[in-house]
Amino acid sequence: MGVSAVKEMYPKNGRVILHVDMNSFYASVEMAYDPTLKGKPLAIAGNVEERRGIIVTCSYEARKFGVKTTMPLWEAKKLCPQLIVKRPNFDRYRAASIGMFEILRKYTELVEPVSIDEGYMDITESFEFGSPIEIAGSIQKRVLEQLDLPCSIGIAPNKFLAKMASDMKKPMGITVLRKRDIPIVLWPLNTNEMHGIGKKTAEKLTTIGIYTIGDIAKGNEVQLKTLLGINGIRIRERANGIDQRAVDPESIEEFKSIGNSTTLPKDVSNQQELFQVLESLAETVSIRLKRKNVLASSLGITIRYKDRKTITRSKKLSNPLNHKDDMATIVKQMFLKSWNGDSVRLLGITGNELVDHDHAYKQLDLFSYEKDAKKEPLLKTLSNLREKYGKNIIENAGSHKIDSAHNVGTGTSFNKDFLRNFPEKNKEDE
DNA sequence: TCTGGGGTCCTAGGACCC
DNA sequence: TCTGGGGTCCTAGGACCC
Repeated sequence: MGVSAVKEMYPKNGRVILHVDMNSFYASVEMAYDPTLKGKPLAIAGNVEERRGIIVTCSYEARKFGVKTTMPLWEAKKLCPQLIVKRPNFDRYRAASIGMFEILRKYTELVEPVSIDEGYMDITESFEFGSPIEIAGSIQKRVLEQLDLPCSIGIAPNKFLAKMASDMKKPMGITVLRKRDIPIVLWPLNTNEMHGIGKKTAEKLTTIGIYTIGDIAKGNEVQLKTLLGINGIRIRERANGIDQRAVDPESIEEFKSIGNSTTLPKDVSNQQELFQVLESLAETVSIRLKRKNVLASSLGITIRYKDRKTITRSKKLSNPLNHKDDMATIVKQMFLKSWNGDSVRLLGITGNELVDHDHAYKQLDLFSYEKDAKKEPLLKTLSNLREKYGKNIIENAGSHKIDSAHNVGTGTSFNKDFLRNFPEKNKEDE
């Protein structure tokens, strides 16, 4: 199809968005790596040797037995005794993911990775590669031929519809979802099949007589807002096919928090043992913060007790930090303040409100110190500055929030960063 | 033998300020 | 003596997603 013909098919102001979603990604990568696994029920599970193991991903053959993601390993084995179980190998998945996104960027720079195995593309201007369906077909073929991996692709005028579309045919599907298809294709679906609606929200919606996406689309705005807040308005718009969010290639670089948590092999109530865990978590978080050249202005801890009751505590810091010892000292204090003495199942630490290390101090030097030093020569020493600004001197310096890839990404490569959603248990990676 | 680890976004109440 | 209204910051918890 010629460029002009393709252009005519799509209105001037309309966008063409693709959502590319890899099918049972980890399992498929293992099969590509070891083809003898193909056609067999395969599951990737964490903590295989321990009681906490859950299914992270499984092959379609395993799904036929009822094996599902997040299912405890023992339950999956009961359903499918011949299940082949492998531990995750994140280096392989990263490599495959990098290869996948490289292929997507052959068609446009407007590629937004959402996680290790899915991303959005804005191909509105990518006429030279053919029609949207031709582009999707070409992507799917290349990913299969070059990486031996299956994917499903949704084609739609916005992100939400593209995401819903990619979910409709698996594996290896290509689905077009136009605005005019919405009443027939989208509206009959149950609310919990909508991206952004989980179990709780679906339950809430039933209390006002809403069961399908169509019910949401036609629902009363005031009622939805009262029930779900701003999200009520949003899901109603989406259900009507409205979603203005742009495809943003840089969003993956904008870190808001960096954390590490661990479910302990057994429940622990010994304070020294728990302190050791906190120290090790602090070390991991410290390494990751430093790798991104950022400081945390706020620290959070998570404690999950034996009965799974979970509490979180967070503390704003007067001095942003990323050193493991400072972090460990603070989180231990926070832990002692909140811990009720019961057996602990999980501990976690998170660094929040990240600020760029260089920028934080540059701002202090240029805007606070030098300016004041010129105007008022007496304000030359830090103690004088402190007198003037109080303890806020560092807070002010560090208050610049990270807002673009430009000041976050220095020294880090894309292929490491976009995998942030996934556990990095293997220390050699650090 | 129950249920991981990485995140994002939103809400709500209290403190505090003007 | 009884009393505002707006705004921001901080904290805790919850819902959701991959």
